[in-house]
Amino acid sequence: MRVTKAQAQANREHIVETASVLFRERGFDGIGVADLMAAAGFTHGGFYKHFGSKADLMAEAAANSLSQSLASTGELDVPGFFAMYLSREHRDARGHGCTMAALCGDAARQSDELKATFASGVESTLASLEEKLEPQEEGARERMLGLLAHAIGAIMLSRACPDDSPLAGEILEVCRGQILASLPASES
Amino acid sequence: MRVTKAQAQANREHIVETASVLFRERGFDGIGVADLMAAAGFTHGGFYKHFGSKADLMAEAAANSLSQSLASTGELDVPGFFAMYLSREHRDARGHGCTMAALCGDAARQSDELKATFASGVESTLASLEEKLEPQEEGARERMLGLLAHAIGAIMLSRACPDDSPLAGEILEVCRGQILASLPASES
DNA sequence: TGTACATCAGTGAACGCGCGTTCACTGATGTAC
DNA sequence: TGTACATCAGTGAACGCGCGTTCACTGATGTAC
Repeated sequence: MRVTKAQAQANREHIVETASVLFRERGFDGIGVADLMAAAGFTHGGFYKHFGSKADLMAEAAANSLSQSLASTGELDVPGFFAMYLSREHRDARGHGCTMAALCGDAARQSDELKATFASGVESTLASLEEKLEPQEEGARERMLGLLAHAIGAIMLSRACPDDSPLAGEILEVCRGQILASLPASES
Repeated sequence: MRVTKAQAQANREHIVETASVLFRERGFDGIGVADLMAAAGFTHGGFYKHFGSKADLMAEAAANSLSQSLASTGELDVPGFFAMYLSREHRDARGHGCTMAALCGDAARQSDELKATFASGVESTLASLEEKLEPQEEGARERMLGLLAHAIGAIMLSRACPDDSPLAGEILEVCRGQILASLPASES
């Protein structure tokens, strides 16, 4: 059952896309090659026609979702970005949310290659946040790095608390308030 | 080869202790029952004489290490605590460091029971930090919650970057500086 | 205190299962003439 | 443009392996008398 080159490429991209969602939802060890291929609509045997190993796909899926979420926040200003980031919707949408928040615990135990992909994602995010700051300020990078760490810590802590527990909500709201208070009001 | 009741209790505690280190180092899925028992100096068969399941041990080991790290920071004041927390030594000592930072990514995917254990650990840490603040201030809990999220995010991001990469160091130093700057100077 | 028996912490083989990976095969696509 | 053959994306069975868990067994500890 050979398939057009274009179709094969599209299938490959669809697998990467599916993987990037499932890895974020369940972690790198939480979803296997067979289940992943099935979720993408294929049988597992074809996996190695596209990827050298599961680890290769992990790196590619992480790179994909790191750059993709960046693109999808292009129109937001800095306060808008953090308000969205620290929303319940984002916290509850692990599979479609920030890769750093979803996978940085897992990434810490992976190869330096995967970690390097991760670090590029952090750099890109920082660069994008700096660009959003209209009058370029002194120490913008440091400031954005601090807010990013704060926001990621808040989301991860909130997700580690029981669903709908008071503490999970409190963490999100308190940190959102603190971060937004440290920024000029959004003119949206 | 039966063993004294006291010895059996000591062995059980030793297993929990060993597990709490290995889970923090490798994640809940990163170490198996057999390897864990071997690391504690036993064969795997005896595991179920002490614990109902691996998940039970996960909860017990997490509870153990959450309360233990708290006890070991009893003498530090708030700036001292965060200076230690955001040190390279703490970042590199995953197995003997903060359980929240080591396992909150994993905890987010576990049962609500495990998450509840985690949330108690967060509450205890907050309470302990509030106590350290000498003149009880208004909004102390919110302030400490924010700093804790910031610090945890910083450690986790730093660990997800390649070892000894500039970014890994920068995250730690920038966030340490920000957190300490927001606190009265330590009189140590 | 001494004896006889029950208990049970720890051992190591075995279980079923799901994992990542390999492989022979299929048949439509791509290519050479 | 049409024909003949090579390529290779996708299939599904099979591989070895490590996992969590079970179990019959051992022999020192604990207990009853």
